[in-house]
Amino acid sequence: MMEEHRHVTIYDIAEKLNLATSTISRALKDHHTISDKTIKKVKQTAKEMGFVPNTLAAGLRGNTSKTIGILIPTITQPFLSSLISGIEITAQKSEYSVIIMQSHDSYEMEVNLAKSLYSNRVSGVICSLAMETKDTSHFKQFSNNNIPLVFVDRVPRDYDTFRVVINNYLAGYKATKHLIEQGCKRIAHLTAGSEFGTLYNERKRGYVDALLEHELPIDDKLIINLKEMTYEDGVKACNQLFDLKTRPDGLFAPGDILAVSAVQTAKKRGIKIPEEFAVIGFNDDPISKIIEPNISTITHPAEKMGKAAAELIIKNLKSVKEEDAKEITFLNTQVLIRESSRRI
Amino acid sequence: MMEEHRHVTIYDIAEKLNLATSTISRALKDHHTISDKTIKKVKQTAKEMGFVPNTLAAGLRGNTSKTIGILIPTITQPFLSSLISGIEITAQKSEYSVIIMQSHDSYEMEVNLAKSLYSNRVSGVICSLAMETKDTSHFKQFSNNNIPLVFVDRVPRDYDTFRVVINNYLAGYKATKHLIEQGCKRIAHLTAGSEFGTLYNERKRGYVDALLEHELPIDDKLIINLKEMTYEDGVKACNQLFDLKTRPDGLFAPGDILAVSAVQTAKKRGIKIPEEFAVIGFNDDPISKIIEPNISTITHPAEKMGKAAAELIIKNLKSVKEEDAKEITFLNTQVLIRESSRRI
DNA sequence: TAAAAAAAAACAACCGATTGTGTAAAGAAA
DNA sequence: TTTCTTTACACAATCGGTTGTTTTTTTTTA
Repeated sequence: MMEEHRHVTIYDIAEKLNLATSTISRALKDHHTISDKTIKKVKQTAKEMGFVPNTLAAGLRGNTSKTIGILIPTITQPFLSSLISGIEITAQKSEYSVIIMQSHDSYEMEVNLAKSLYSNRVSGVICSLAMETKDTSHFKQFSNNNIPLVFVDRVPRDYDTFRVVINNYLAGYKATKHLIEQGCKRIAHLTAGSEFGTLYNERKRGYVDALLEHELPIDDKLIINLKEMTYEDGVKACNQLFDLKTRPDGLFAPGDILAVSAVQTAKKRGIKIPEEFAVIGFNDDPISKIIEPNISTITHPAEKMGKAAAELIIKNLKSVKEEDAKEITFLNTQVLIRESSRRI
Repeated sequence: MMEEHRHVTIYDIAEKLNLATSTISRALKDHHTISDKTIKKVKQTAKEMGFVPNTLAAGLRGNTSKTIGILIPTITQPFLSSLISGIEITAQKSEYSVIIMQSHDSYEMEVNLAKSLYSNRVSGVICSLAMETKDTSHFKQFSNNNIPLVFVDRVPRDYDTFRVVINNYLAGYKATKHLIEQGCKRIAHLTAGSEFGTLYNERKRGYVDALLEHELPIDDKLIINLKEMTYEDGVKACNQLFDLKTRPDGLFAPGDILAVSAVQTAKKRGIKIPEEFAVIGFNDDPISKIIEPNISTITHPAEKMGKAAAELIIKNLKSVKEEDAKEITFLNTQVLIRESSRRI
């Protein structure tokens, strides 16, 4: 019955117009060796026949696919979905496609998915590392083959390639300093992991240095290491803090979800925010400005970071061979002061 | 200096082992005409040489790319990012990749991106329509070429293809009925658009029918048509509702963001929830269980829908030619009763 | 031992666009 | 008019797997 439609190719156009496929190919991209008359004719016919170029063929021939691979822990976190959005919007403008893969914070998956991206011959990779990942040798296949690689946010500290990050140390410092300025004396902090150079560790360093600079003591009981950055773990940690003999009067939470859990736990216990307990979060997730009280936070420019990362890839493709350009892009963060920490 | 690495191909393996490329190709996929000894040898060598198959080449030859194209308004909405997540997880299990494109609710972009997906020779497309889209002829290129097409959530009402949806009518009915059971007599509703068959219209139909069934009057002043489903528009609409001579005592909001705006607007005016004003939302967004009071809502099984859609594509590829199977998959929704509507 | 059957691997075309090189036709210069 | 340039297009190889067909090798059977 219904015939199998075959895709229209440049061969079909060539046959119809009695031209060579090379001419068709060149005409479609306004090559200067093709006359205007022919170009017009070819484009017209291509449209009529419903020709759509086969990206795979072009990619195979040119050994690149105008595709950016994204490898991230998960896409459902607001920060990461905004990051993707920024990448996708930027890519779209330059006619790049975007392939997404979730590692779910598993090292093993990350290794497999990296191979899969390579298999797809993506023209660049943007990655935010899985929590589990210590060793990054599975990314060598990209560097070795001149495929630009950009790490974003959760970046390796020993890998010499493009990185797009915020200054987590400075952000932690600014957040803590803000609380100090609001009169807090015993500021708690939630963190995760302990290796030097990681994102949470940097924020913690900023926190510590802000305290030191203002001659406030560093109290280990006020620094809690979380297994996971979840609402539930946040509640647990906050209860632990509130059970202390001398309660903290402030908290720098390195994520808005944690800040929310702190605010709600405090409210449940009748602890007044911000008078008795000032809170500042991180990321400026949508929820932070909806919850009551609104939560002060540090902006985390997700879309901008995505845009920057995508631009690095697109630019880097045009000027290959610049071995020098393995730079780090730092984007700015801001302290957003809202109700949860405004005391003065 | 540093040599250009060339990708390792089956030709390289063939040369090294003195075998034909066809043998390599078959050995790598355990073809029965290749001896176990050879298979073992080939796989071993492939691994040693760091061979990674070129998906583009295979895709070009086989005219398919083991890739699922996703075309949605935006990825930053919780519902949609969960949907993508569901698709990606399912795709990954069958070794499919996922290409994502955002239409930003623009018809024009949707048309272009559809062409781009076709150009990538995706093996299937999952789409949630742009708000603006009325005409869906730009999807014919997929149907015409036997590329499975699945619409999710925001589906066209006149297009004969796979659809994965919830029963919006029933969900609207259940939500409204719940409010009625809690003793509400004047239930307001926010909606959008007006064409028959759309998602919001179906929910409204359910709302209306629930009222009718319980012999409550339909009051046009309690039904507000929004331009956009945003927090700001929600606040505006709620203020309008609260300014009425006789205030509504309940609200069915077809989205949690709107429900949040209602709850907060009511609180600001000193209207007690749920005693004076009961609210039920839609989607079970993360925020609905964090805000105070918690918001009752209708579950919207995003991940499951993604999984179902992806499975339709993967299955359909295996059994092509089943022209009959243009079915609609309905997933269940549940009423989650929380503080914002629990009166009894 | 020769012929038949089965197993294993080689051959070669193919997917569709791209691009370096070659060649005819048209126009310019001699 | 002849030769030299341009201009416009054709030819053909190429990217890297895949697969139908054929050939060679091995094993089985008569």
